[in-house]
Amino acid sequence: MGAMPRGARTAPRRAPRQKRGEDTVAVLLRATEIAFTKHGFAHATTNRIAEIAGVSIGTLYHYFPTKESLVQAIVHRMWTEELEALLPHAHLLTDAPLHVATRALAHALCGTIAKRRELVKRWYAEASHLGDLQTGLDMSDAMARLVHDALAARRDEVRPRDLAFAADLVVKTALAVARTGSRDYPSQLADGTLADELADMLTRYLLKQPPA
Amino acid sequence: MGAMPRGARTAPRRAPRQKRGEDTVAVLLRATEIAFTKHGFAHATTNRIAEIAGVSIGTLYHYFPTKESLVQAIVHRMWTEELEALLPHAHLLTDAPLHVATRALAHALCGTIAKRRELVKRWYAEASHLGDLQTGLDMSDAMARLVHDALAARRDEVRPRDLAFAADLVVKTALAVARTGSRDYPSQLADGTLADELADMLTRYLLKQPPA
Amino acid sequence: MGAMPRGARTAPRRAPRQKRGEDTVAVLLRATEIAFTKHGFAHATTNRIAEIAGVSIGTLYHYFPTKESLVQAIVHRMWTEELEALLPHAHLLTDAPLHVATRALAHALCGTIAKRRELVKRWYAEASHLGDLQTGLDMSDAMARLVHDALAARRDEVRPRDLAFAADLVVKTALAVARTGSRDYPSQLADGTLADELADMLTRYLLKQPPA
Amino acid sequence: MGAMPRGARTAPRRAPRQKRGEDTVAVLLRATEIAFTKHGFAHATTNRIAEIAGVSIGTLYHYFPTKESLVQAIVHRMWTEELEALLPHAHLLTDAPLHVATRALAHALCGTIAKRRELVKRWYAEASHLGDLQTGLDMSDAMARLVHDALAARRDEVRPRDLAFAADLVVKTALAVARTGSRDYPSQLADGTLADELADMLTRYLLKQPPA
DNA sequence: GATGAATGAGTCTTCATTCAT
DNA sequence: GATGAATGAAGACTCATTCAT
Repeated sequence: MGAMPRGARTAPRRAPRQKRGEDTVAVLLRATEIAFTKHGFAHATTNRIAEIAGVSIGTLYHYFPTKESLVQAIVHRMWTEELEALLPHAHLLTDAPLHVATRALAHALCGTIAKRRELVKRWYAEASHLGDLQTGLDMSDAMARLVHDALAARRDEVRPRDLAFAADLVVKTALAVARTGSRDYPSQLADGTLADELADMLTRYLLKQPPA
Repeated sequence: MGAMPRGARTAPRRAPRQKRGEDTVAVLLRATEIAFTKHGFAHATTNRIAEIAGVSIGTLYHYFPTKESLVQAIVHRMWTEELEALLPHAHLLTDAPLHVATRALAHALCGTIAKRRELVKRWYAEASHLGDLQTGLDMSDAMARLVHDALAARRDEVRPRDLAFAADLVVKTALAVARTGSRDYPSQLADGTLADELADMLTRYLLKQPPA
Repeated sequence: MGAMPRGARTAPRRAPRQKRGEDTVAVLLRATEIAFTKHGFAHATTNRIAEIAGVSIGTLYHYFPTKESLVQAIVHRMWTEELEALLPHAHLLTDAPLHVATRALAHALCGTIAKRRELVKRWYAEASHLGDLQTGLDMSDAMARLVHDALAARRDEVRPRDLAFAADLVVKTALAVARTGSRDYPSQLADGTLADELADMLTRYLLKQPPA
Repeated sequence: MGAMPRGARTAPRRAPRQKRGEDTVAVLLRATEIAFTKHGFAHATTNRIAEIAGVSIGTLYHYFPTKESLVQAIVHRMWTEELEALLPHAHLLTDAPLHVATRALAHALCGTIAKRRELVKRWYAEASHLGDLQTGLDMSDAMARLVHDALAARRDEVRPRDLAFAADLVVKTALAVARTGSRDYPSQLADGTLADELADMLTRYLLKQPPA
């Protein structure tokens, strides 16, 4: 990423209050995604992004103090979208059989990723170290905690001994497989096949007795 | 990766014939790994690599025509080592129960990755798009073919319908989980716990009746 | 010229719209001429040019995408100046006796070249293959066409059979002699002696009966 | 020419006495011509030349201390060949009418240049400043002196007043036109047309009364 | 005499970032 | 708030030349 951040500053320079400003931020984020998708993370220059956004490079830096902060923003948004796609189905972890919940969650996850397939593919292959690692872990942890609670509540039917580790591994595996799928299984990601297989895999890993 | 390859040239510039030359190549590859591990893929410069190797930048370019070719070489070596770690156990896919074979292979895979944990972590997070993609797919395919043969030979005990897809998914998942583990589960990667869990997951995904 | 153009890009990167930009372009071209005159084409580096121009290397590349494009620009300007020096006298080819026209044109040509003698000398000796060859040929052709028309209109007094070839040869010879003169006859180039001799030579080559 | 000579050394490092050594020198010169013809002066590297010659780079530097000395050698040879082609006809300057002598010399000159057309073209366009300038001037002067003597002996039929300048100009023009022809008139250079026109031009420039 | 691996100063070029207008 | 010309540190790569074997 060339001469990127020396000194870390990654918090957006300002929370834009004007409508105009908010538009600009949105436009810049969209432009960043386009540039990254099209040119790859290494070749998406801030000038290119500003050009795509239709604003000057000065304006870009008015809202985002560094290139890193721009990356953070879109990665954060990607993660947030993943989490937001999962949360509506989280209640199934307690309200439905585990295999039903797992299937629903796998489909939700694969669905969001499919929507931004090219971006995810780029990010996962070229820049999965970018984006605030802590935020990523926090979100992963949040999901893992939900899963852990579900497993604890069903201790009898659950096979693995270490529930915390199993919960974490299941979440991380789901993310890894779905993201890998953005490169290796584009069609199965889109048509739900991958989600089905992923759900099978995780369910059978978790349960003593697989569902019929 | 800055001003990297415009054209293509990634084949090593020459097959060194002298002993001295071979040493230099080895030293350069080692230095590349060190630089990548220490500074990350984006900040490992050719000058830095040459310096670590204790040779001049000219010598580096005598053996590797581009920075890309250097990357290719170490990634290729990484992949080769993974494959070579697995192959000695491949016969188990036909000679032993599937869960035994899976466990052995999972341990072998995690073992190699653990040996170069920091490098794998860097590569997977920052540069998994580098290295000859085709070579990577070829190696993955080679493993998937072995798995597929094993599944076909045991069709009765195997659960998934699409054996080819299942074989491919199992291999890709194993790679993804083990590599992800280089960042998220360093200790479990080293002590075999991750391999055990991974083996459980894959075995239960593949078999109708999980082993006792 | 070291690691010069791999690809092609030689069109100026942008048509500067601001006054400031235009100034910078002019300053850069001037600096390029100075550097080439002073250090020779092979040793005039882009950094040296930027330094002479008093701008940063980044600014240089903001206006000229490659070193080649900078060379193209000054060579093109040199050629354009030559053509523009000749055109005001072109009408003599029809309005005056041929020896008068030839003399006027020879003086005009030698005059422009004398004005940039050092640069022309360097260019002709070290880099006459640089600059868009086609443009050079086009300009030469344009002049040759004018000469050819004049010869055709005076067919009776003209000696050579192949008018087209004669016209082309006369133009090319004039250019070659005048440019060679920038090295071998600096004083005669400046004082008009060379132009006189050149005119004599061409006139007597062209006419059946030399003027009195 | 990149990092060429800092401190001038251009005399061949040794006058090879062995037959083997002489062969090597000849082979190196031939290889240099090939490399320059094929890749141009700027991209003909010493390593490339050594490779073409089939000797090691060390051997090349054993016979020629710098790249410059190699260039000097082939340019010197080129010039020598030109002079040697002209000398056998020099006696015509006194023994035959001037237009006959001029014609014979023009053909001889164009003939030699045609034989190494590609090399001359490259040299004239890219490197006519290379080769020992003094040697070049000496040779040109030698010819000019012969011409001057002839003109002095025929003072009555000769038109220009300044015989010394005329003689020099005639020689320089002949060289310039013939060399320019290597690029612009390849076919006319080969078939003698250019030599004929050149002879006409010079003869008519020199004589009061052109021949019938 | 010959070899060729090694050297390293020197080039072109990129791109995140600043700041005067 | 916006603009975009300007900055310059940094990086990939070349090639004439040396010297230990």
